[in-house]
Amino acid sequence: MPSDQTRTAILAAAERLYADRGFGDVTLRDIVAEANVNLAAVNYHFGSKDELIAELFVTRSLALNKERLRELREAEEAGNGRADISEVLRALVGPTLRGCLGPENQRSTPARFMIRVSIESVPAIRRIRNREIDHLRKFVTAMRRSLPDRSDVELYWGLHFALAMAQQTVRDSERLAKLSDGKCDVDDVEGVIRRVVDVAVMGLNGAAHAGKATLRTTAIPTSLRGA
Amino acid sequence: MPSDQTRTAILAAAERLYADRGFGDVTLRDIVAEANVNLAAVNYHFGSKDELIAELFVTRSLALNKERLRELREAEEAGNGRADISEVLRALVGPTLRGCLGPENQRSTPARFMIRVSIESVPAIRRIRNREIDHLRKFVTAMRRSLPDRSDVELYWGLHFALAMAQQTVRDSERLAKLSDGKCDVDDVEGVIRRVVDVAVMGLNGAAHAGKATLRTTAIPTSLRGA
DNA sequence: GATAGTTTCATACAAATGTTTGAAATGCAA
DNA sequence: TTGCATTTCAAACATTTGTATGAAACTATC
Repeated sequence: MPSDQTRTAILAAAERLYADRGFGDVTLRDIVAEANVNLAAVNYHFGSKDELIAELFVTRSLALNKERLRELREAEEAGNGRADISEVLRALVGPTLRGCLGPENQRSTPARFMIRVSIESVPAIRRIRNREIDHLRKFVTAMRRSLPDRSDVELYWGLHFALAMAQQTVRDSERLAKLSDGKCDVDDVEGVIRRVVDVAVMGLNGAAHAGKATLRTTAIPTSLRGA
Repeated sequence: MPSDQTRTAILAAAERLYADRGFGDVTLRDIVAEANVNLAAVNYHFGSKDELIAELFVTRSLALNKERLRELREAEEAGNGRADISEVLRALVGPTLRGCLGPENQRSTPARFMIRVSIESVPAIRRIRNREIDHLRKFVTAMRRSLPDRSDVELYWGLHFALAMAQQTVRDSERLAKLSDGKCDVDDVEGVIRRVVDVAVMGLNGAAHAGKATLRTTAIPTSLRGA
């Protein structure tokens, strides 16, 4: 029975370094130095650098998705199979935000790693990301149960926008804090979750009676036209 | 007077290659081959690879910001100095979305380059991004004119969410299309702009009477806790 | 305690990368 | 044309990178 010491040490060291310095400038030699193992150990245990990164990401993704589904089921059971739409969206964006926001100095390594993933996106990870769609479908189904009279298109857009707000907040919390001179408290995680969910729900509700929107057509901006 | 042929050729080739293949695997040798110039030309004209990337990004950013401000001023002048909030937000997200969405095969090189920027984010670009804050402040000011009774915090969040939805739609339009099986028409650019603006405005309006939100506290998910 | 399988290690490899160099070519003014 | 500055070019440089190798160390089974 292999003790897996080395394997585990590599994973931990890699996650820490990637979280701290990004994928761009962390080499295998950095990782093995941090893990106190031999250079060849990475290729021996993982096959290649990309497979190491992939394993890190898959592990964290599965855990995140699992937690999302746990909260979703919890909400649906509490509502006898039909959760409030805000509960569904909360299960979707809550785990991400709870994990990745909050005071910077008390963020866990996995959290910082996932923030890095959402900022940098390396090919090895992008390939895996596409599998996320099946997971999201489960939330569309749940949303349909919550809002049975809403069209699928509106549900898709609602989910997309909710995820968008959550993701961008994770990515750019620092910029928002600076822009607002600290007035937007991104460390108040539950407050942020509430905001994201509320706006998304308003979007879903407002979409029920569409058509009143101001329609105005403009040309493609010169800034992005030519070439 | 330098003809700038070489300089220009390098810029064009680099933008095209980065747009097509991302920052990760485009080397200086790829660029000079595409531009039909000598390898040393890049360092001679730009100093380094990073400065080349920076110049590309700065150029496109300035153009984008300029277009945003043009549309903002146009809207404010039409409203005698006080534009509708939806017009302000439309000036903010419109140029980005109009440039980067639409049928894939007719996207311009600068558009595809900016999409790439929003997906990959290399250090050379991240450094510059921070200067964007001053630009965004102008939109906060305009939003304040539109909604004088709204608190600054709400305005910041509104701007942040509007940008978030626009950015993520640019980044993940493909995923949304796949998830919705084509039912969400991301090629209908004006339709997307309307959706983004509408949801953001609803968020701003709904925030006027806050406090009714469902508050529920949950622990940090196990998936992101330890380490 | 010999043997077979696993893991570790130092080291080498091969390729790719951004950058530099110094000479050749070019353009331009006097 | 001469002279000077700018630009181009081929070649080399100096690292850095992920990966491969083969022997040594270790582990567990018989």
